[in-house]
Amino acid sequence: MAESYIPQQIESKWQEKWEADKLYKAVIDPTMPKFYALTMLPYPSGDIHIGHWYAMAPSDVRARYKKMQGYNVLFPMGFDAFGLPAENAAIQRGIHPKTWTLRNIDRMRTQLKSMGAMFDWEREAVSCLPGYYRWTEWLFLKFYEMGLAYRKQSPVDYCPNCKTTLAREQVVGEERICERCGTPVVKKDLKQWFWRITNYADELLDFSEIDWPDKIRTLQTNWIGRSEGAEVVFKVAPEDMLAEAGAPGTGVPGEGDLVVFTTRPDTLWGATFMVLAPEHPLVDRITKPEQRNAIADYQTQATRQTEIERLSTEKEKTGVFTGAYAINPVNGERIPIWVADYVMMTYGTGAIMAVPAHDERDFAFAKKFELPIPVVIKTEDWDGEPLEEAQPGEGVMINSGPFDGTPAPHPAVEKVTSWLEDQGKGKAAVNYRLRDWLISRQRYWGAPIPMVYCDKCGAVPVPYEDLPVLLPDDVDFMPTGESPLKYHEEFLHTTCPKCGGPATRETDTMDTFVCSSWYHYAYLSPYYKDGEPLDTNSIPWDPEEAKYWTPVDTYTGGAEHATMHLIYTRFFTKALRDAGLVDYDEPMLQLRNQGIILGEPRLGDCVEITGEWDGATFRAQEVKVYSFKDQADWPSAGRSDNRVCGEVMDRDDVSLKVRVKEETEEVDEGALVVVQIKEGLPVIIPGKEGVGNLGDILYHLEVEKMSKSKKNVVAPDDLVTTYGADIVRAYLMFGWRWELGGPWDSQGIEGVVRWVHRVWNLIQEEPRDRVPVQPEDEDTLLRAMHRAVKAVTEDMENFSFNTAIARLMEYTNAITKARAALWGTAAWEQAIHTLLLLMAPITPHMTEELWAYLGKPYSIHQQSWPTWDEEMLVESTLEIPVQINGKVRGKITVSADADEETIKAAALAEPNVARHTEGKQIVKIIVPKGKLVSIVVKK
RNA sequence: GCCGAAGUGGCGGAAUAGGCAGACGCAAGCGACUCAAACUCGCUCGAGCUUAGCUCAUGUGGGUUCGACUCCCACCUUCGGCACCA
Repeated sequence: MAESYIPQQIESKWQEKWEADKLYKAVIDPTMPKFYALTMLPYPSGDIHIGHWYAMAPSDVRARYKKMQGYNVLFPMGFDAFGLPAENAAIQRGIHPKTWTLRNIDRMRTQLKSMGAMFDWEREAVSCLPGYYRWTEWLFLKFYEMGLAYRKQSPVDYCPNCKTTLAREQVVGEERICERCGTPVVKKDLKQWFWRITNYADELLDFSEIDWPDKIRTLQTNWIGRSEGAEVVFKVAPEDMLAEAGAPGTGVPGEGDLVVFTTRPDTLWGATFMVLAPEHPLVDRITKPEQRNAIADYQTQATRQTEIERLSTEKEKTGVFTGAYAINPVNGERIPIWVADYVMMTYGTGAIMAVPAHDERDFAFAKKFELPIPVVIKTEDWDGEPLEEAQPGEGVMINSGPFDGTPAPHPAVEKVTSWLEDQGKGKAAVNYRLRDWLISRQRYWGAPIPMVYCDKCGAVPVPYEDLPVLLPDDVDFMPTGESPLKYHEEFLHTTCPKCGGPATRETDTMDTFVCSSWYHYAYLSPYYKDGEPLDTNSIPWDPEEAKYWTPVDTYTGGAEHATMHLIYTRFFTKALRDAGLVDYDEPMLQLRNQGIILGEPRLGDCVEITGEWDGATFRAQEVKVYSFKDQADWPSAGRSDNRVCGEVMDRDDVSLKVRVKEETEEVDEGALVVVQIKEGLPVIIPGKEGVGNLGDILYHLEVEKMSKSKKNVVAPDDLVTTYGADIVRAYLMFGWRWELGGPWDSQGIEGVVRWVHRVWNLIQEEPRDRVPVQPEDEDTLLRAMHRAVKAVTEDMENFSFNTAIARLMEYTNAITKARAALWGTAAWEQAIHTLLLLMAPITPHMTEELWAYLGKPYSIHQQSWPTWDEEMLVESTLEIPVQINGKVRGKITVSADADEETIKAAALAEPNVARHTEGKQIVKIIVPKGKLVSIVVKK
């Protein structure tokens, strides 16, 4: 009798042995091809949750599969350990962020180890340790040296709840709320550090060297938002330039020049007014005295509008005339200059030429303020009447001087652009939506920005040899909106590295995305050269390791990082390349995203309560509970003077929300009743002895993201205790399409449980009733084996994990069928060895145990991945369907090498086919090789 | 509004250089084993009908084709992203 399968015993046993044997230590071996597999590192929030498993377990499976295929695999793990939650814990609970973080990391490392992944823990890197963040600081200095870092005063998004600035991509939705806490952000004018990611905008649009999902490529492309067009110079009408306007305008080339960016220079002749953003520097200088007040009011209102929540969903155009005019450079017309908030200071030049006939926004504005709308592009269906709406489509240029008759937009745009260049009135230009990366955060728990401010010398970088700038431990965390470091005298005051005079340190720290932009390099040699002094020529990692392992071959993680981490890390590697630190353009060659596991939906229990009404609420005297599992036995829902009955939709300490109408009925106001339950009131659960309490009652759960407050969290630790890691790994692969994810299904896992147990018993238990071997048995089994090897290999390669498991289940079924006849034969041995090898990456412990049981050499994880023989897949006879006019009417069995005529004859002879062709004219017969027979008949 | 993805049994999902729709599982039903239950094993399982077979069926409506989940056109729904980007 076989040993029963007790995963709790075998899993820890093998995990200990693998660790002791350093089975997964990744060591450079120039004789082997390398494979750098990487999965996004977790934030140490406290517990590993099912989402981490869903992301990491299949990634581990694939790393193991690559290892068996003969690659030298590096599969590291670490922690993204700086960030707000640690600091919030400090504020709320008085725990130091470092203590909180390191404690969580210890806990999560242990939890991760229960997964049985092949992580090389000797390469673990934790971004909040000085050995790590001094290199983050070093990289800042490098970027500064390269001219990629700069500091400027600018309006930034600020979360009043987190008390820190946010990068643009951390502000979400139309309501512009903080991604982390949902608080509406406000604008603050602060001096901040930026990185010139825009230098790489064009290069970031090029995905030709990487195999990344279309979705991510599209998101990044849209985020960068490249648009081609022209910059055109409009002159302010000379009489409108004010005498006192002496100072040169910021970002404006010539005195009184208004530069606009347009994607449609071919519509220049239709520009009948101009619009400046309220913050545009020229506004104050050109506004006529009589318009001063109106403009000033409008500017104030516009500023406030970004600060208060934008309530209005309809965006009625607003604006104020400055009183001044500009000259349209192509036809010399005087056109009014307006100020309106539909023009953004942050895009293009903050000024536009308005062409109402061919731009929807300009059209709406012109309609509202009764400005002329001349047509300059004649579209096919234009009847010559005034336009009802803007016509941005294709057409032919009219009323456009020398260009009349030119097809627009092409080649009109190109022709007009080069004409403008010849005339010195404009030039071709490219604009991006992407803006420089704001990295300053007014927080303590982040990598310090290694800069010093001196009254004499200004901003001075901390010398490389003085790194790291260490975070002091004794900091007061009370949030003020400024970095806590600002109030730490010892940290704040320093001497200027240049002149030796008194100076202060930068007290802002870096966005944590900086740390995670280079962690895949940190894994190569964690905390490299810790303690040794640095200089400008240092390298943050062991160059030999980098040369062998990088770039990353396969990167897996969530698609939610598309416009943040995944764009920053590409930028980083391009900057590192320009710094001479790497010799390639892209950090990760292949990227795949997994989906999200949501909470499991579930009915609530049913309660039948007697009591009495008190206004709209019902006071309970007795509560009877019926389990959500036995819906058939529920008493019928409803409400009366002394009774309320229905499903529990929600619950708190003193009340239940009960749905008093049946599922099928329309839900209205009266469908939910709030029942007040006094503390200690007995709760009667039929079939259960004694009294329960309110906390025993389960309430209705919808499909939602898992969260502690919704109490729909699936804890991997519990699952491992119940089922073992192997089964959880396999189920996470089998239950959903990996890239989509979906709601958790606690019953679905049973299928995987049965499968794994079946394999376990299949190999260990000799069949009780043997049957004689039939001649074709061996072929059938081996054919199934070769099929499985092929299918599983292809599925692994394509991240199609659910079908890989399905194929393995199919193969297991085939072996089960062959068992009674073939047990103990050579073919049997081959079949079960192959099954174990194919399953080894998925269920590493259980296959290792069975491999040892069969007396095979340790370790199964050092064996080669099986290969298949195409010839073995071919069957000698085929069953193929016969269609008549596209409908299947029968099936025939023919030998695989039968010629077309034989197949046709067999098809026509099939009784049901013959019945359907009788008395009809056969038009033609199509025979795609080995697939089917298609007969076309006519009456 | 714009961009992108997805709609297949009661459920998760298979199948796309066009070729037997529903692989593999879950749930359900029936049966075997058992004193009994659980486990396990076997069978049934898209809907309908006048059931050796036939009709309908992959979000809806058209089209191409001997043949369409797959390709084309129009539309609907859901999800994700962007949102006055000139």
